[in-house]
Amino acid sequence: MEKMNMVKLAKELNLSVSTVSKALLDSHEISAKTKERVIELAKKYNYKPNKFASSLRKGKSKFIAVIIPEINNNFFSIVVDSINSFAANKEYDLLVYLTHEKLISEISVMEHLEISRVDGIIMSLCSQTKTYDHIIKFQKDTELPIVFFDRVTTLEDFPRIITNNYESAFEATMHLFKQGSKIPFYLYSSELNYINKERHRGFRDAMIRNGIEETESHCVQCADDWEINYSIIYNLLSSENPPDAIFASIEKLAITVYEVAKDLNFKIPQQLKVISFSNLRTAALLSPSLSTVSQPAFEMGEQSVKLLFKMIEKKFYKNANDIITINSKLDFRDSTKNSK
Amino acid sequence: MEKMNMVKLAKELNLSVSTVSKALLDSHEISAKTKERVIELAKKYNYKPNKFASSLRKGKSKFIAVIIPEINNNFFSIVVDSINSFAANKEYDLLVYLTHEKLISEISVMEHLEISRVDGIIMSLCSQTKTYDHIIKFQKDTELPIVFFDRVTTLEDFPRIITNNYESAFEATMHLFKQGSKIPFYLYSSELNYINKERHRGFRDAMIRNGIEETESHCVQCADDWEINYSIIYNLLSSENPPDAIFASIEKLAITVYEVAKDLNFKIPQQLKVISFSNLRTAALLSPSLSTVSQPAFEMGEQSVKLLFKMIEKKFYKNANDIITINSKLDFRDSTKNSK
DNA sequence: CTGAAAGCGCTTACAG
DNA sequence: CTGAAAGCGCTTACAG
Repeated sequence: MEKMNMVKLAKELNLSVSTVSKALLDSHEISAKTKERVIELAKKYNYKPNKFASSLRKGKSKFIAVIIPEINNNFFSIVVDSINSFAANKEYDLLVYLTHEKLISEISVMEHLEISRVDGIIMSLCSQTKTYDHIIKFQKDTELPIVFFDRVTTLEDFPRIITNNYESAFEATMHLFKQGSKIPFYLYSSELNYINKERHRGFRDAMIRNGIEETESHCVQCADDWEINYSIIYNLLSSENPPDAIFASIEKLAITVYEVAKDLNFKIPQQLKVISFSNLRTAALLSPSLSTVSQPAFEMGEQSVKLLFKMIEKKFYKNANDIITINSKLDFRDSTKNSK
Repeated sequence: MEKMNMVKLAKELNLSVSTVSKALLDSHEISAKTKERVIELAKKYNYKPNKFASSLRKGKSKFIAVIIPEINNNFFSIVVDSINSFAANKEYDLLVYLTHEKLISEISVMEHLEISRVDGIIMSLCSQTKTYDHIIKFQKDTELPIVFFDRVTTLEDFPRIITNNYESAFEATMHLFKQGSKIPFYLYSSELNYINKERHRGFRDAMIRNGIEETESHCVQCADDWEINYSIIYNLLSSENPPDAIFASIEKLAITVYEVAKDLNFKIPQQLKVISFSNLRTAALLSPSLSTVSQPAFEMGEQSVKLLFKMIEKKFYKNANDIITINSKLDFRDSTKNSK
């Protein structure tokens, strides 16, 4: 079928292009009769307006971008699901960019987005991101609204949706002590993130509360690579003084702990208690069922996208410095059962 | 900062807009010296071309759309990850649309895409889709390249990337018999899908091979809703003649089987063997570890996007009727252990 | 190697 | 209520 456009429609209707355009936009300037004629003919030819033309003209795209470290991860995929639902309601389309935890990808995505002309961005930083030059530059160049969630910046002027990392890390660690642990360890994947610092601080304060002042030797930095993590954890568990409990800052590490424990015939929870930040749907079905700190993924996505729309719609909201905290949920299961 | 565009650049350089445009596109028509001057000034002002203007002019968007039933699902999120990697390499952006297994959403997404002007589509049908009118209409209206994967149409003229559903369903069922099952049941979520039919057929043929001719009473249709599925499976397992083995066509159903079994104190695999199509990363860590038929998600994404690019780049490929089959992998674990 | 001009398909301020 | 005209910011066929 030959391509339709407004000029052809207008010609066939003996109307001006302006009138056709306004009719299709349901403008109050246009008479009901005319609207009807226009819409009917548009339907007949299955005419659809060209999005690029209107975006170019209006300077708005109705696209929003989501930049996340990975998608094959329960937390992030729930967030994307949630953002998608609310965006679809507002007739926004969702562009998804994955950084795979690489700063270099994050930078190149942001450079690319200066071209793509989205209306706004929802973002969670990759684990390598410790400085924010690329964010600041982007913001200066484009002045686009950006909302951060979970892995946020510490910069002012960027709204962020977070969870109560400090408190839940503190509670999780306290729980390990309560269940009989003497020497809990904290596993984390990257050093200087804002949220890692918060979780770290929660762990440390719970340690101190339980009389362990020297905490740093109980904190083990892991990597983004499964094999490296496996050997780090393997070495840790086969060392002379292995931990009797582990608090994992991310789900992946907890899973690797399970794998190593299985291979080493380490009994969870008898020899090793495990609790982890995790949104794993099958946490309760693992062997043993895994105690978790689960982040409110759906709500975080919802708040992010709602805030973004506020910023897109109201210019004055642009430099909002909102911080919205939604609490995580602790579920204690068999992996931290007191085995005395 | 004031917005830059080619007109301003051209003025400042005492060049024509055409020359600036060609220089930025690295056209061989333009001298090295001129290119250098243009690029330098563009950098100075941090000029980025307007994507909508060039898309409008060129009639190509460098966007591709992915339409899938859900994202919080290991199979689909791996596919998206894979598509994303290959698309990013080619500098295509990825629009993600979720249908949540609703035909009505699938239709509205496709209508919307007639406006969005993407260059191509990669798609997996929702479970409710049994007729293809909306696909045919879309194809007729837009003539856009579409590649289907996993949940494919049976229409000709649409290329599809699938896995060997019949064979792996047959093998999985044969395995249940081999492990001692007398009355295996097949659980599936929706009736008339192409892939469900194939899996169904594999199950049936394995039943017949084992002397069970009347197979339909061993096939239980489930729903898209967790609670409904829970009660269907609950009733099935508490009936007078419960199955001694279950072959689940999708991961969700297997997980629900685990949950019901736990609640009913049904021992897996002693009383009930379970095998399922699944890409669950933690299958080996479940209690008991779950036997799986895992689909080659990453490879399927890779083949889909590569084929799509072929179709986008070469017009004559448009009506390709390629069918690419990639084999699934069977992993037998404790959930189907012979317990004699 | 450079430039003038047309045009992609819309929307909107302005005029009537 | 309808229309003429300008313009969003590019690219490309054509001319020189």
